[in-house]
Amino acid sequence: MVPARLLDVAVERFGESGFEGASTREIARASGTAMSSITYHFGGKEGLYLAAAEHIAGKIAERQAGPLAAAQAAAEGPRDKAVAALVGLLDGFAQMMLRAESAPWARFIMREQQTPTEAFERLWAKGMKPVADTFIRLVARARPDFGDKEARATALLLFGQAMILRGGRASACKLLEVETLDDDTGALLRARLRANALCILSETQR
Amino acid sequence: MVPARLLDVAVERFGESGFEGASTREIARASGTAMSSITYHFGGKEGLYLAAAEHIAGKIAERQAGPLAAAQAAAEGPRDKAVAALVGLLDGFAQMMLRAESAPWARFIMREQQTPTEAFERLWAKGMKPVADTFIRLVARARPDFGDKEARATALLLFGQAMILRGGRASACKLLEVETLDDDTGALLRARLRANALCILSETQR
DNA sequence: GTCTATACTACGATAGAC
DNA sequence: GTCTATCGTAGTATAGAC
Repeated sequence: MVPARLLDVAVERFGESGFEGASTREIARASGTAMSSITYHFGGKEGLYLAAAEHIAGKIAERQAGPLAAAQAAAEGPRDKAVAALVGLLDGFAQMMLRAESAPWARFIMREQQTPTEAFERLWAKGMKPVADTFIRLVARARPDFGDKEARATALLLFGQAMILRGGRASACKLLEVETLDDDTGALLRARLRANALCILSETQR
Repeated sequence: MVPARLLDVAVERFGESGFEGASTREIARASGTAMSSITYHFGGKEGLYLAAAEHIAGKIAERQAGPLAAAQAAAEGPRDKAVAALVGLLDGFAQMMLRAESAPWARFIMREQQTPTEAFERLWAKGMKPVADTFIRLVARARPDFGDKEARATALLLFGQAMILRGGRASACKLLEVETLDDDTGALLRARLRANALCILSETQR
């Protein structure tokens, strides 16, 4: 049996210090197991890294399954329902980015974005692609005047607004003149994000 | 004299592998100097890291000085001029995020966002704050119906749309179904970003 | 000021006891 | 399966030649 804590600690340490910076010794110690168990279960540091990526992807897939199914249904319905579903999905994503629990695995993903490895392929395929596909479909439904590329670009930019809440956390705090993104500030940000999304998606067709 | 290449290489290596992951040996070797020159000039690895952060901040400040002065003037003028200036500034920022040259220092900053250290303080104060302040002032001018917090939140979310072009590069490529963000794709993204910003900033006041 | 040489610590991997 | 012990390598820092 793989020690339960090993993967959680691995995600945290790899996210914090990067692949080269994290040490299997410390991960093992913090997991309450021997370093050689990493070799045994994962074949080495690289194997552990990949397993950590899949661990994250699994958690995301698990958590998004419900909201995603509901949103997907809305992509077939009327336009305003699709807009509402998209705004709700984005808001949920923003909420996740605001929660402290997202920090460890978000750090991991952010690193992979900068210099993608095989780990990103697994993160994408298992955790991120399902969300992205639904997102794109909803944008396409909300803005039938858009071509495929434009819908994809818009989905990305909408994502960006939520992602900066985690990936640009330090700047966000400075910009908003707060020490941490507390609940009040988070609510304000989410309200603005919803308004922005609504505005972008409902723009009168020219 | 500090070897000219040392700081550039340091930014690249620290950005690529993080503080713990990067090695002073390799930085020194790639800079064509001895490892001990790092100790001499910067007191050690940590000193080099801080110097690299200030190096980045200086480059940003230098590059943004011109556009910023022009945009600042617009913040005093009529509302539609402020909107145009803001959209232009954001587009320039997006263009920078799209260019390959931004990768090394953007990686460095992204890392600092996740787990800020003293280096982030210097990055912010010298490089990022001037841009952010101008941005906020322009948003406030464009949307006089906003309170201060709302203007700041909106500025952040606008930033997010540009930042994801670099900070979420891997996802962007997957989502847009391209190998790299070439000029055509970049132009499409910038066009959508401008449209989104225009829509958010010009929304009819209720 | 810039180099070489070296001291010391921590790394990942592996072998082998249990 | 999980542990301890150990190997070889690479890390930062420092002392001292020039």
